[in-house]
Amino acid sequence: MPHRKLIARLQAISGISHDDRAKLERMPYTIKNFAKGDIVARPGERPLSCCVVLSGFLCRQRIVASRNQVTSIYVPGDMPDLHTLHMPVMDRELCSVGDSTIAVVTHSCLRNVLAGSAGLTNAFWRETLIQAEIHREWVDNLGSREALGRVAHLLCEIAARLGSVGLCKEKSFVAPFTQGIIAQACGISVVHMNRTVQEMRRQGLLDWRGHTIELLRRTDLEELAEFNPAYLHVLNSPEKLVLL
Amino acid sequence: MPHRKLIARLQAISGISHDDRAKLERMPYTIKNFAKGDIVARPGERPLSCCVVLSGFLCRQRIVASRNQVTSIYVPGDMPDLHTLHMPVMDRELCSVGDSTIAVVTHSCLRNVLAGSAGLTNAFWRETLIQAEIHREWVDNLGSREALGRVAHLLCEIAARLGSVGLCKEKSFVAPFTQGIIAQACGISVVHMNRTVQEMRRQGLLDWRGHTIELLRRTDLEELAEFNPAYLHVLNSPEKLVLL
DNA sequence: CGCCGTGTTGAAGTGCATCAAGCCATGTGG
DNA sequence: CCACATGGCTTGATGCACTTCAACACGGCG
Repeated sequence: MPHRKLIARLQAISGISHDDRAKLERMPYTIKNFAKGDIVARPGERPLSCCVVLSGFLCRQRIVASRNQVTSIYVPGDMPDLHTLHMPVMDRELCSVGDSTIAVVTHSCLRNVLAGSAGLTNAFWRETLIQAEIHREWVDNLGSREALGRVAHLLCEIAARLGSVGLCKEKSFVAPFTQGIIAQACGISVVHMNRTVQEMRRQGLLDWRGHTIELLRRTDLEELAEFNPAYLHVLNSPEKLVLL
Repeated sequence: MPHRKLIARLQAISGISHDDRAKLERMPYTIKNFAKGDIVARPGERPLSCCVVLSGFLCRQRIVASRNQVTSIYVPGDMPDLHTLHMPVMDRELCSVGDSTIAVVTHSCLRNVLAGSAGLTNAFWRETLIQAEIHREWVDNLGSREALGRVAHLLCEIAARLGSVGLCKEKSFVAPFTQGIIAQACGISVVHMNRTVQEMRRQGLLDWRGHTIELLRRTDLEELAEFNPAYLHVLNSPEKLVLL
């Protein structure tokens, strides 16, 4: 199993043992590269492996009511299809947002390792629980906020998640997002997305040019978005000590 | 661990062994009753137990942008706070929709049993993955559909989930939902919810009087909602055989 | 009885979608 | 090197889905 970021995260989340860490590091994997728009997995497929995002971004998406809805965005260190270990069929399309690199680990190999370590099983289980927690935030976001707060919240979340793997210092990060993709994740049209971005610029909350996104006046932005990073700070939490 | 429905479901989902089944049945639990609106767990709490819904309905909710957003609805057989095993802090409020009964099992007891059975660990893990899958459907629903399709989809989902525990035959089920609660889950106002229900009645798709909800012309309804129960049919799927 | 929760209805306002067009940078082929 | 296509951003005009406010009807209940 590759990527120091994933291992570091599992460590932070669940405090895995030295032994387990070694097992992860010994896992065989293969690297795959994707270009913008490439499809990593299709709905209906039954993958025989899971992947870890090494660099770049993936998104999970599907056509709903003639609109492309993005249900998740995955950043380096994430395992977008970890659930296929237990639910064999891909529910939605997995797509590379810009260029990306992933590491692929076979199910059988993963199962072997997990069968031999309750600690790792729990660590991976927790990973999927954090994803569920993120989904609940998205439900709140789409159900209750209007465009400005919605976009602000999503950007805050992405910045926070990138921060925890060292890809966002302070307030700016690099990502190949288009306004269209963020619009599809926020459930609004591209046109209105554009107007919302302009409003955020006008208020001095955002600088987004090309592939660099900068969150300005971050506390104001987070207040506007009602963003509370607690749901992500299961990372680095002191709770890990009392867990098992 | 109580409730035949939960055990039957775990069995169907993951094909647990006779041994594991016995372990579940031997778990000690206590029963709690709640009335409409009672709060089962508060945000910020660190419960020392998990619960199983025995009868009635719970919902997970939170105030977002001055609106109460319902993020999940739990039916008999569900474990609304299973995630507290790994993520100690409740993120949102858990609330009884009508009258309800739950069984409470302590974390320590659950952990003991899970530590002794990889099969059960995987079965419970799968439960949380199904919840995540339901959350993704909600994201699609809130992000892409307008009111009519949204309400239709939610009602189809609830009927299907109730069906899998024998609480919905054919097309009608009993539930203490108000239009207001479904509105809060669908991210629309009560007024518009009411008009949407009337439109569904007008089209002969729905009969909802008091606590009895009847889905009429179900195939038309499911088509309108683009409802595909596959995401719930991990239940009773043949895939369980090739799983582990 | 009077109250309260739920459902229902109308009127007015708004956040957002949709359509349509134009802009700019980048890339590609003749 | 220009002609042209392409993808992303931007802008204006129009329409609609939905919200909000306000009022009323109905039944259950203390």
